[in-house]
This record gives sequence, structure tokens and C-alpha cells, in this order.
Amino acid sequence: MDNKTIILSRALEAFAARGYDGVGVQEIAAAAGVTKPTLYHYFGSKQGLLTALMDIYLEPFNQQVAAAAEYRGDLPATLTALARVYFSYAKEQPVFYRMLLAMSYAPHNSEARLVSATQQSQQYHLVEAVFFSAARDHGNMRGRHQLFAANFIGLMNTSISLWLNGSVKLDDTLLQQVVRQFQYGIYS
Amino acid sequence: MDNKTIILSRALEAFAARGYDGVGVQEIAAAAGVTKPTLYHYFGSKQGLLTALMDIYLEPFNQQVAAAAEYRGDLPATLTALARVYFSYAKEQPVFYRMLLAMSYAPHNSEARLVSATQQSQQYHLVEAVFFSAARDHGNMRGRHQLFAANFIGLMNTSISLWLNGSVKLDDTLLQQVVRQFQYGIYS
DNA sequence: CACTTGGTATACCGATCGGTATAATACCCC
DNA sequence: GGGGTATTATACCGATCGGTATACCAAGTG
Repeated sequence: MDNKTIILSRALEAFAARGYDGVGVQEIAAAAGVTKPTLYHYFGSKQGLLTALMDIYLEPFNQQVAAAAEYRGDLPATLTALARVYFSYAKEQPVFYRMLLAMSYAPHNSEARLVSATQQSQQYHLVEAVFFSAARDHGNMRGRHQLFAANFIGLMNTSISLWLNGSVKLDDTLLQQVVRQFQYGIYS
Repeated sequence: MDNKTIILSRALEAFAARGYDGVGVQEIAAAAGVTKPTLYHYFGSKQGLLTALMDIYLEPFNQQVAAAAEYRGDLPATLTALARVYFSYAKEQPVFYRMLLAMSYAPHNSEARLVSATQQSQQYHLVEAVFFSAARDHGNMRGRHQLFAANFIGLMNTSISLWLNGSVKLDDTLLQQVVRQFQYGIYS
């Protein structure tokens, strides 16, 4: 691994463990076995380092979500596909997902939030679009896309959060439970 | 208002807006119109300031939750009462609730998380106990108390989060929706 | 009056913050 | 071998970090 990759890896670990504001650039450089100017050569700034992290890890995730979010008339199937993408990505990149969760709920004016907001809202809109399309087939859902999207993503993140803490197994059983739990409440 | 109260108030605003790590003690003192030694006279440390904030705001909240979490054989009624407490408290103390949400999802080793963890887990256990008791009447719930508690609190927080961003109205209609959305998924 | 007590300010501490100017390497292409 | 280009380290910047030693001052108490 070259230094650039090592820096990214150590930065991710540190940010996920103690938060963007809780970690100094110096510390990341030391953990990566380089000095600060090396880090600044590659990323320009602390914010640039976080942006690079988000770009690298979030892009493939967003693509998978976009693919799973294509609504073809079967809402349960679409939701299951979406949950499968979320669960499998969390299992693939647990450390990054930890950081992502913290940033989703970080204060609105924090530096970390500003960097992550754009790309995360993309995902949100993709999920929202699913419910917007599905409203053609389920009239009683109309006007509640935003709430549904937020609730569905929230439910998935709750399970992933429990899994990250070692409280549950993130398997197909739980996935079906999440989809069912959410779905039954929709039609009411 | 005396200086102690002013400091607490300004600290809450700052922490909620930019996070515990993102705000310096100096800045809080300046916003309160005092100097650092005054702040340290009352709270001893930055962590002490956060602890004082959590104690003051969380104690009445926890008491209300404890009262609402008494299960008397009617699960829908208990959940509705719980949601009512959460919603009304969020409306009463929106700035504090913002800070609380951020801390719930903050990285595990961050200073802010360590301070807030104890008191927040109290609430979590209260809600979990509701489902544990309800499992006597609804056998199919058995063994899933933790997941149910996390999901229910998560659903409420999602709504409150949307409300804090001005996306939804936090009224009785939404409250019923949350309870129903959650409830229908339980019995499956 | 003398004396304590709680609250506040001036001025300072060492450490760390994010960031950089400069220069020395190491490598590749000519 | 020469000339770039990319990568790295030494050493430093001003600012801010959390925290404190000291002393002043107002209010209450004997």
C-alpha cells in the first residue's frame, strides 16, 4: 500500500472512532507513519481528506442504491432489494458505515456534516423516489414519500447500528423483519 | 438570569449547532459575557459543563418517560403515551433534543458520547421493559425486545428529526402514524 | 470592625490545532 | 548524465485548545 492509501485507511479508523472534530491531522499522519506535509500533499486540507474518504466509499454505495431503487411495480421486492444493498454494504465496510451514521446525525453546522450532506441527500432522494412511484399503485401513500423514505432508511440504520454494537445478527431473517415491519405500517 | 444559567444556555446552543468538539470553552464564555475562570468556577471542566447540561435537561425527560412506560396490559395505549412524551418534550426543548440526537449517534469513543451514554441507556431500558412485559400478552414478540425498543425509539426520532428540519408538523396525526406504523409490524 | 465566602477578571500555562515555506530526496524520461 | 516531476521531511507559523495561579471585590456574618 502506498502512503496515500494508508493515510485514508488510518483517517477512516480515527474518524469513525472519535469523530471528525475529535481527531487531529497530526495524529492521523503519525498513525500512518508519515508527516503532516505528506498528508497535505495528497489531500490539501483536513476537509479534503474527509471529502476524499466520502468520495471513495460512498460512490459505489450510491451506485448500488440507485440500481436497487428502480421501481418496477413491486414495492415489497424493491424494498427488499434496497435493504439487501444497505445490509451488505454495512457488512462490507463496517468502519465506514459507523462514520457515516455519526455524520448523518451530526449538528448541521459542523464541518463534517457540510461535507457529507450532499452525497447523503442523493441516497435519500433515490429512496424517496421509490415511494413516489409506488404511490401510483398505492393511492393512500400519496403525500407521505418523505416520511416513508426517512422511516425506511431509519429502520435499516437502526438494525445496522445494533449490529455494529454486536447486539444482533445482520442476516436475512432480520432483513425480512425490517421490510415487513415497515411495510405493514404503510398501507394503513 | 445569573451567569451560571446564561453559560448553560449559550453552551447548549453552541453544542447543538456545531457539536461538543466543535466548540471551544473560550467561545462559550464569550457568548455568555463572562471569562473562562467564571465558567470553570461553576462547572470545573468542559466535560462538567456538558454533564450539567445533560443532568438538568434529561432528568425531567427521563421521569416522564418512566411514567409513560408503565405497562398495564394495553400495548397500543402505552406506545401512544410514550410517543406523546417524546414529541412533547422535543417541542418543549428543541435545541436540547438536537444535541441529544447528535450524541446518540456520535462515535463511541468521543467524549460527548461517554457523558451521555449512561443516561440515554436508562431510557432505552425503560422502553425495552415495555416490550418485555407485553411479551406476556403477545407471545410472538418474545426475544425481540431489544430490536423493538430500538426500532420504536428510532421511528420517533426520525419524525422528530424531520420536524426539527421543518419538513413535517409534529402533531397528533403524525404521532398516530408512527404508533400505527410500528405496531402493525410487531405482530407479524 | 474583622473575616469569610462566592464570584469574577487579568494574565498566563504547555500543548495542540490546521496549515506551510523550504529543501532534500527519489524516480522517470531524455 | 541532465532535467523535470513527484514525494517526503525539517522546521516553523499564528491561533486556539483546555485549564489555572493569583488577586480583587462585593456581600454576608460574627
